[in-house]
Amino acid sequence: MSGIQEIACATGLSKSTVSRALRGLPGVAAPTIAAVRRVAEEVGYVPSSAAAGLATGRQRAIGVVVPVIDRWFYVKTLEGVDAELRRDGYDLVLYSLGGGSSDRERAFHRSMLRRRIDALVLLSLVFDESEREQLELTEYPMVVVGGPAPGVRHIGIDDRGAARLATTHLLDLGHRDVAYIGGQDEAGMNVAVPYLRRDGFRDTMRASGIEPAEDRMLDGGFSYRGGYGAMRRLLQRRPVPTAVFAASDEMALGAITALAEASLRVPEDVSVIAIDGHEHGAVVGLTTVAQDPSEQGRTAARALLDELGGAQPMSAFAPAAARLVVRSSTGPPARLPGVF
Amino acid sequence: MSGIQEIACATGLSKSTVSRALRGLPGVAAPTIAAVRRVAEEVGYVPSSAAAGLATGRQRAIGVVVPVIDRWFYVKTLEGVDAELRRDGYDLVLYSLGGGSSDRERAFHRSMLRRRIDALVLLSLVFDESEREQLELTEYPMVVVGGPAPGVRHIGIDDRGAARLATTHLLDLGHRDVAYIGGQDEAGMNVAVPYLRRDGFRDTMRASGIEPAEDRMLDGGFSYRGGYGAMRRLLQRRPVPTAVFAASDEMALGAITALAEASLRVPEDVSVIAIDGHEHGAVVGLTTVAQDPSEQGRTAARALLDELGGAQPMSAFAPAAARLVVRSSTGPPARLPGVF
DNA sequence: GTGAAAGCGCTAACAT
DNA sequence: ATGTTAGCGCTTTCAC
Repeated sequence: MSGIQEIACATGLSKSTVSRALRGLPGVAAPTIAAVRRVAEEVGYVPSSAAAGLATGRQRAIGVVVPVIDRWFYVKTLEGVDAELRRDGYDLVLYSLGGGSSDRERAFHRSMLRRRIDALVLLSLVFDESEREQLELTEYPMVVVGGPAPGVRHIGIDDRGAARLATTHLLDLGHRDVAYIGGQDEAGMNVAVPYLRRDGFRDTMRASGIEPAEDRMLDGGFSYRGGYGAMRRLLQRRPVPTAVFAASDEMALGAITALAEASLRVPEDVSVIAIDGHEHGAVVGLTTVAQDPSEQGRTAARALLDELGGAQPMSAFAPAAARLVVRSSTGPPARLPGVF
Repeated sequence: MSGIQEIACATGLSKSTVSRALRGLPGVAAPTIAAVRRVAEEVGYVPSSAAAGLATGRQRAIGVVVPVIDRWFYVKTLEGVDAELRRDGYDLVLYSLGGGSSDRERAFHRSMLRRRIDALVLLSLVFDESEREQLELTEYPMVVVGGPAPGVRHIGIDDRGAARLATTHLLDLGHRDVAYIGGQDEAGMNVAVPYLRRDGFRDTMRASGIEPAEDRMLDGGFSYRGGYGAMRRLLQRRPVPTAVFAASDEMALGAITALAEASLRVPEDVSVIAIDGHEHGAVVGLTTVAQDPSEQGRTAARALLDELGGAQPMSAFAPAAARLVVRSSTGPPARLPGVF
């Protein structure tokens, strides 16, 4: 004998009363509640989420699907989701697709989630038609954070607008020769995001009458290493641009490292700007268009929690804020274009 | 009607046979299995982990407790745990203590885990007596990854030995004036780790007849920002040491940034070495004593999984490998001590 | 304010 | 090879 029954016996009450007392439901005498609590503590009672889940159909857990764990954006968003869930006593089940597309199919199969959760947060994922179908079949309330996904509500910044903000800042400072470091994240990140940021850059440049040259658009793979490599390639060609816009802070950090190694000063020789708001950026004074993935995670979790609580589902798109944070990595071009 | 029963009706079989067929148990005719599978697919059957869990007492999930998510070591370890769990079809429930000590107590209360999991991985945590007690009461098989914890088995590198390795490398190169950047992680990291690394450094120096001065031991808070700040403080005093040993790669990366900003060359002016094996370190050529937290995570998960499968519990301590990776951030002191 | 009883969807003996 | 039965620990009517 264990569980709620044990307390029932010990107190001489019935299972129902114990259950009610434990959950703080109305209609239980105060002294009864106290007695139940005391005994529960005494016998070391631990509720069974499985039993409760079976009985109610609610698991009090929500799932988070990530392409890989190992990225600033995912980690931060996860943190936000977690914080919000904790407030409501929900658990967080983490489903990582682990990069490779091999495991991926399995993860998306509807039966993989096994009704262990009540709702789903999808982080910056892009899925194909069959994956979407599987997801629909699960019938979980869900929301994606990070990039637009066809047919699913999402939360995220205006990526194109963020890129415009960054580019305009550079243009306003007087830069004309600016390179763009973008590319695709190799690990399942939403493909739309890189494109939107790139287009934001290109369109803004064009609107100023500047057509970005092919060799000013580099692939930095959305990683520190990629940004470093892209900058080194940039440094091998003359002229070196007076400014660099990296589509993510991590790439910008890599670029700054390459710049420092080449003894070029930021921003005197080359200005650097990016998008994200990575903590490391603040340390080196990186100017950036900062977003708050943690808050996006909280928003997503809150929306789902509210919906589970019976509230109206949120609308198809919840914009997240992104704002220009000017620090010391950007300044007016201090040298004539083409000095080196 | 739903679940297994629905398939039973549709096929004219009994629940047990369906259950057996679905789980691939022996003693079911091949055509029966096929029929069950087909119908299951047809009706979009999704197993209920709650029901299975209730019936078997196994949740097929394991919990991972982290102080905060937001750290290289935790993320990497989490990745390893996840990879191993996925192989066995186990789910991963993430419990983050969220830094602050306010929420912390709740997370550690035994009832917080609600029998949702079968075992527990504790990441680099240090807990007080009452927390340990709560954990013991849960009776979950558990293992900690990252630092020694009194009374709980653990997996981790020999921190003192790793520090010795790093220090010896510097000494062998001819360095005599070396600074140490360590400190405590503010967010619940195992306190023993910083101490062990520091002691490893100090003891190795002493063994070479060098007593590290008080002002050569800095606090870098185990963060990028902290390492950056510590290096800047170091640069304000003369002489600047010929080498710096940071207790973590993240701090070393911060230090290197500060060095680059001050136009000092690595390793010509100052050598830098650290411990961890962070990917960013490889990009800038950071010499380090690399560990593999992802593998530690896999090892932990495997041990738990095996134990759940009936195998003998692993021993009290499973050492993890750490090896010196010499890259370009260390070299012989190229200037006389005290030039600046 | 409290109790009795039915069931949530599955598994695991124990039959047949 | 398949069916029957009895729970797993909780919640939830419905009675009292």
